[in-house]
Amino acid sequence: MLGDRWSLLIIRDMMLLGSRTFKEFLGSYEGIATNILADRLRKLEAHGIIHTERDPSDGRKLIYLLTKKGIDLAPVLTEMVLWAGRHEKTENRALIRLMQKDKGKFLAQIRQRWVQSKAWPTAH
Amino acid sequence: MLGDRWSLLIIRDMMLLGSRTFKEFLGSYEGIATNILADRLRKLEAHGIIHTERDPSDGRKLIYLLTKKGIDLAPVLTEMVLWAGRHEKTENRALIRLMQKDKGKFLAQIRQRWVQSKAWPTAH
DNA sequence: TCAAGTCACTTGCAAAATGCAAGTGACAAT
DNA sequence: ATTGTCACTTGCATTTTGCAAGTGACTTGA
Repeated sequence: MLGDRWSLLIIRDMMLLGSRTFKEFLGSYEGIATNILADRLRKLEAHGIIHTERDPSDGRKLIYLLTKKGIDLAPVLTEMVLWAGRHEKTENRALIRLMQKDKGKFLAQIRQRWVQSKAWPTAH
Repeated sequence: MLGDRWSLLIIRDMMLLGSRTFKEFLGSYEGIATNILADRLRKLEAHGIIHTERDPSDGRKLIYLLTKKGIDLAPVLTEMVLWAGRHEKTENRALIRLMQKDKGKFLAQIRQRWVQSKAWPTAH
């Protein structure tokens, strides 16, 4: 299931960047085509990794959220980011330092954000 | 790089099953085509994740080994196996219990096997 | 020593997945 | 009422994959 170019990136963006809408996914990494994104979201939902809700304040928007199964991918994603930080060119040095400093605390924070009534702290 | 169907499976088989030759990779999971396997091995080597040596005792064989960078994927693979064990149908319950019991020890054992002059304990 | 494997591939071609541009339909904002 | 936004779908070209059938270097057994 996760063995394709985009699925793990989508989950990473939900988990680490807080992306929740179709448009946000399109923006966060250039390059994914809309049909492929739609297909991957459909498949992730079919596998119970994400689920979908309509935005109550804007009927056009759908909000994609991680399920328990999806949140449980946090350790996988974390180890991947750490590995890439060690062996590949990468931005996000700050995030990596945070992960290295206290992995357990970092994971707890991620889980916490989803427990708190699906709210994600946004800047704007 | 790892965002395709086969690359992580190849690394998993090297790490967890001790697969080292082309033929072993073909056998360990049915389904990968020889041209795709050759291509993935080439790319993994180009990315410094594996390296290749000729078998001194049999000139036909090539032996594929993990580099440091490749071994460092052990935590990623471990978390993936644990996740799959929790959320997907899976065999290998024994391995998963071993990982759960002491993750640190398990990872240390994997690293140890590669430090010891590339030898892998085989049954036959 | 030589025919018959074995091993790690390559090649050619069909089928499937992907990428791109241009829609579409429901809803929102002005 | 018109224009814009959002989450898609559709059609088609390109790329990647899968399958079957080689190939060449090397080994094995008679």
